[in-house]
Amino acid sequence: MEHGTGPLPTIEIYSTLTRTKSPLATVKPGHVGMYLCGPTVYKPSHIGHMVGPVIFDTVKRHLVYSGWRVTWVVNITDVDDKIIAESTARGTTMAKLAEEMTADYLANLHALGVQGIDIMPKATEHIGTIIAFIEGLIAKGCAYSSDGDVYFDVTKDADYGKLTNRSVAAMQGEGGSTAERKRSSADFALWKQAKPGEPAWDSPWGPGRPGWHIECSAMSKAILGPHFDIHGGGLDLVFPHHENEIAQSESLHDLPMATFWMHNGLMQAAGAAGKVGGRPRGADAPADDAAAQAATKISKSTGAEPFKNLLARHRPEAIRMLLLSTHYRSPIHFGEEPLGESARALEAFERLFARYQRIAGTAFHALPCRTRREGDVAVAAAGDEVRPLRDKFLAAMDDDFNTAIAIATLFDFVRTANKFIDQHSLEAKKPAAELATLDAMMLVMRELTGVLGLFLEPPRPAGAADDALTGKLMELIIEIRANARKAKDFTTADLVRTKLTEAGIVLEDRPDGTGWSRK
RNA sequence: GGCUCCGUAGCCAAGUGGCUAAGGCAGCGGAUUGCAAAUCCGCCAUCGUCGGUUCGACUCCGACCGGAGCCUCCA
Repeated sequence: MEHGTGPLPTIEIYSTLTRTKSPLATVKPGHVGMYLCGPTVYKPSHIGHMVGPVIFDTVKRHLVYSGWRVTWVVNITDVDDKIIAESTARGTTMAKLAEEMTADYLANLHALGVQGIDIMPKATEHIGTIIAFIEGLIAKGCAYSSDGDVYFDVTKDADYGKLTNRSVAAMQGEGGSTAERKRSSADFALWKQAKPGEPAWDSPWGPGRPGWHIECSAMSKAILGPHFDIHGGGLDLVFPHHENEIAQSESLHDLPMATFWMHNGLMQAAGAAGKVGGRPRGADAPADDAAAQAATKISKSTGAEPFKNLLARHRPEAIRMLLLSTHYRSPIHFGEEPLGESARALEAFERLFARYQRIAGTAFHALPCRTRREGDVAVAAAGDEVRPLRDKFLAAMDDDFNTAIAIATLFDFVRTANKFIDQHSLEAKKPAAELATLDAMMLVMRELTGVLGLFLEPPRPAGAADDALTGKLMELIIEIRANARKAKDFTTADLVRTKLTEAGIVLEDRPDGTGWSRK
């Protein structure tokens, strides 16, 4: 209401808590507070760490585009047992390791076009906030200190387990050496006493460090308030992490922590079996193909490769495309095959953009990107075929951010634009009215791809030479071949094309001339 | 064992109690092309199995089979 011109559109969001979709209604009118659980920075990030950020970046883009103000927080867990262990193993400090791995994480996000994060709080910068939060819980009788540790008392939380439908009785708990310090095995640590030599902060319970779950409760409260709109993370965080966050925050505030709990599906290594150390296919295994399709979650423990390495082989845009081509709650089959397919899909779009540039002289990426969804006049200029596609795209995004359908409509859009160019022979003649329509179409395309965060950067244009010499040579070759074709010497013309193809260069004879690109 | 979820064409992947079950890749036929490439047009699924509810289910319920995630660190 206070933002934009018209009423805000209705956006349905699925919440893990209610297991249903309901319309987005915010705590503060017109303003969305969004918190995503970020990484524990002790190793280079892998593809799994990128899923949430890309999805929530897209969520934010769509919300902002639709008229909301959005504050998006992603935390960095920079104090943790694993960081301590890893830094010790490497002979460095926890702080240095965390800094290094945070830089790696940020560089990866940047490559994928994740631009919308507003605040990235670090646990170590909020120790005071965390301690105050714990003190509050102790004062309310929900937590107790025990020999330098502090634990949350799950028996004091009547609805503990509501996110994952678990009962305290059915819980196993951590066990191990801390078991005897806890009153009940399902209790979890808010504060951990430091062992000698470990990084530590002073607290009312002695030197120590925060437990894992408490930082999110404390920092989300400090930045977004005790009750905010969207809390996200991977499905693997639902229990125990988010369950415990809810327990902490709601016990302290007597308010819902977040209205919507959004969880993204996990990365699966596609067709892992049959290739790398999969299940042996012995006599007991059915000989048919279906049995070979085992997919397993990609995680740190399975030794997923650093994302940086992946970027050396694949365009980030192809990765983003792949992540968005499946509904965010579904698992994503990840691997070289799907990535290659995604890259080819991307090229279909880019061929249209190049075609448009040849016709109109305007680079797609130079087009202004409309950032607000009201724009009926401009959209109408794109013609009667485009409007319903745009409506379908927006309806899909409004329905729990269905990027899979959104992308499908983008493919329809590509076909519509290509057909328009074909039908009016825009490459041969350039009638002003049709050119204006094409411009309007591409503006809509620019607008919608912007919502998904795709095609933010210009691709290397087809026919771009690595160096000036290659460019000159290609020009020469194409000219000589053109003369041969003119003289009906197709043997020579085809020989040139065949040899170039073998060398990895594709020629295209178009109505307006011959173009080349690398395969 | 407990708690979630999934099983749609050769592959990937949306979706709905009843109009023609999106889209992509691959394939096939056609237009276009000197031939290609690119582009366009057309073709290609009855929705894991078996029951039940319903006037009607792929969509709801149950059982079964198969797969995944969580219950321990994990985005």
